[in-house]
Amino acid sequence: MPKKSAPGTRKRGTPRIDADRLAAWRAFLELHHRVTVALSEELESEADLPLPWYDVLVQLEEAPDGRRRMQDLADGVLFSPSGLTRLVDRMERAGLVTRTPYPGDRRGAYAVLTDAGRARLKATAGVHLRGVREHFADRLDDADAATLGRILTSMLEPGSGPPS
Amino acid sequence: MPKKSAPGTRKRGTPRIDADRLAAWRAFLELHHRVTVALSEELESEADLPLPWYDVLVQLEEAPDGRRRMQDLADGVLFSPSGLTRLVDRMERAGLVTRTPYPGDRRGAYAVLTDAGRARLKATAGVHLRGVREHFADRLDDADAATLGRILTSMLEPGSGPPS
DNA sequence: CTACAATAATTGTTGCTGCAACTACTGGAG
DNA sequence: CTCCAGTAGTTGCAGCAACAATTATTGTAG
Repeated sequence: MPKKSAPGTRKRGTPRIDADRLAAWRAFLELHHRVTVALSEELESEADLPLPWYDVLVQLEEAPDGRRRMQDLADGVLFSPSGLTRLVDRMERAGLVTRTPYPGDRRGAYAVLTDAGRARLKATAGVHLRGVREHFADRLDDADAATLGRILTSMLEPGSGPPS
Repeated sequence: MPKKSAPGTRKRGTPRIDADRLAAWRAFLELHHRVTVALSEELESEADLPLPWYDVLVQLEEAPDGRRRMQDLADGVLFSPSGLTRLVDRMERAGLVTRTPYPGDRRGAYAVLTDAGRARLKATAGVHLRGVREHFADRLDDADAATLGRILTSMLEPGSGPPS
């Protein structure tokens, strides 16, 4: 087995990615696609709820008083501000959330979970959680779950990566 | 520390996901979002090429004769058939690919990489690969890269998960 | 107090995406 | 040979997303 590039000695600026990392990258993309498509389909067909709606419900459920600033919520569900405005519009029409003013800054608004929204979340959480387990969590043994969590979390840290 | 559920003895059907797996799941989503957004923005701003276009170019470049059936290509770039039709339409208008008939089955069509397409890929691959390294690959040390690849790949296998 | 840059949210516009329906073609059953 | 279910690809349609511009509000500098 000829060594292609000794670990840690790859020339700076060379746009090459070794086999391990490329395999990890491709598997990462493939897995994400498969899981999110499956979760989305299952939630929609079995609970008649679009996945982004579910994400909003969860974010609000977890927040104190079941309410969150539009902006924060956009960050939480990985949406653009405009996208969130429309999403909340639809959910408000469906009675799952309400907008209430943010005290102390009349520009701001809270999205607030309604009782109907809370009930809807309760009714659909099972479907989603089963999906997450089936397509993701249960495919990990305990050791791998811990390891995967550690690695992915470390990759999210700002300082992650080589000193450059 | 009270044990919530001894590993491997969680009751069947309980829709609960332990902390490690939940953390891994959330980090997985967050990382995917960050990386894909960053890659997409960089490729678009620095190379003026939408990420899906790049994916098509790569798939074709890697295929024998730089050609691939529409259907296969759709699978490769994780697109629906109709989405791929439109995508190839646009790329064909831009001169990066052509359609040629599939010999032996007049329903079928190849998408074929043009010289311009090959050149465009060559010109833009650096930007993309740098991004993949910066936002993903270089955040892994060698051991973690191998481990991550192993775990993610195993999760893609059909038989993955509990015997159930 | 007034002007004005910055911020929160929304709206106008445009483009992309998928589902379902459709066309064209294939290959096997009768 | 003819029929017809199945397949490859495309198109009609509708929904969803982001970007840029807009509105309303804030707080800071002069």
